[in-house]
Amino acid sequence: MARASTTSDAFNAVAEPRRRAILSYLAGAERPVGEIVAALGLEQPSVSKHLRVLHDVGLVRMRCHGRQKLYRTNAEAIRPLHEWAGTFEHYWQHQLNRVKERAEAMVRQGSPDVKSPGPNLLNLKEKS
Amino acid sequence: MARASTTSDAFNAVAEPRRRAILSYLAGAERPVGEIVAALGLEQPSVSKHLRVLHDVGLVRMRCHGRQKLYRTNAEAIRPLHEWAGTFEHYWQHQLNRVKERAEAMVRQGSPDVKSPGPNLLNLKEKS
DNA sequence: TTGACATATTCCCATATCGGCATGTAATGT
DNA sequence: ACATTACATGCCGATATGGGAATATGTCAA
Repeated sequence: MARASTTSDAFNAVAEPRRRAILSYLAGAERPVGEIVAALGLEQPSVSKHLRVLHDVGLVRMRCHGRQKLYRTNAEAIRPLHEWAGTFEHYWQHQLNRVKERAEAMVRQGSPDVKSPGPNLLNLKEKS
Repeated sequence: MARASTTSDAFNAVAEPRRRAILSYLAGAERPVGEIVAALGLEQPSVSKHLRVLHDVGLVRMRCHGRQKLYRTNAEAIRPLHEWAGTFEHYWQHQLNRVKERAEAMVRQGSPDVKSPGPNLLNLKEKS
């Protein structure tokens, strides 16, 4: 079997850089297809196809207005992605702390060539 | 041209459900390949291939220990994903507020069949 | 050395993907 | 009715993908 279809879920849809670009461009305001084409410098059929994928997984909403179709990203559909990634936030904070503590321990044991740079070593932020 | 190679960035690597499963399983603790195979019920070559992809994009770290290799997810590499998705947090809050306000307005104008359910309508959370 | 064990790699296949080009379709203008 | 505008779709080719089976590599143990 081949890879799961790109229209199956948001994770697959978002794997495409151009689709991410479209989503970013379409956050905040409705735009007709033509503007997307102009703004991102893509071929019109290509944009239509990407919009189709995004629409199929609910990442964009569409509204007809005369002969143009106005698209807009449905930010709600990006939340699952954000939350899945957020699952690991806990761990990357741990990792940062481990690196930080190890570095501080080395300083405390007195590597002669390291002048104690103070508590918050290596510009590692506390939480973020 | 075809799809961007899966080994090119974290977005593509994470588009695979099994790879996400592996990442979740490998967060928090090192595990040898065999355990992943047993825990997730996948074929060993399949796991090895997925691990290769994940390793190539830096989503997992590897350490040799005797004849086994211990893998662990590198949570740091998931942050870009989290941050990209977080870019839209702003917008989905707006959308929620709009829906909420519209619903509350309808209630205030007194649709006869809606008994005012109180301030926080429709179980829409305030921020999260 | 020989053999068992833990992983990695290779080959093949069916399928999905994206881009480009041509064409289809629907709404508008004259 | 006809041309034009704004999109969508269909077809094609080159390539990437994931699964399965077989095989290669590397490490330890007797």
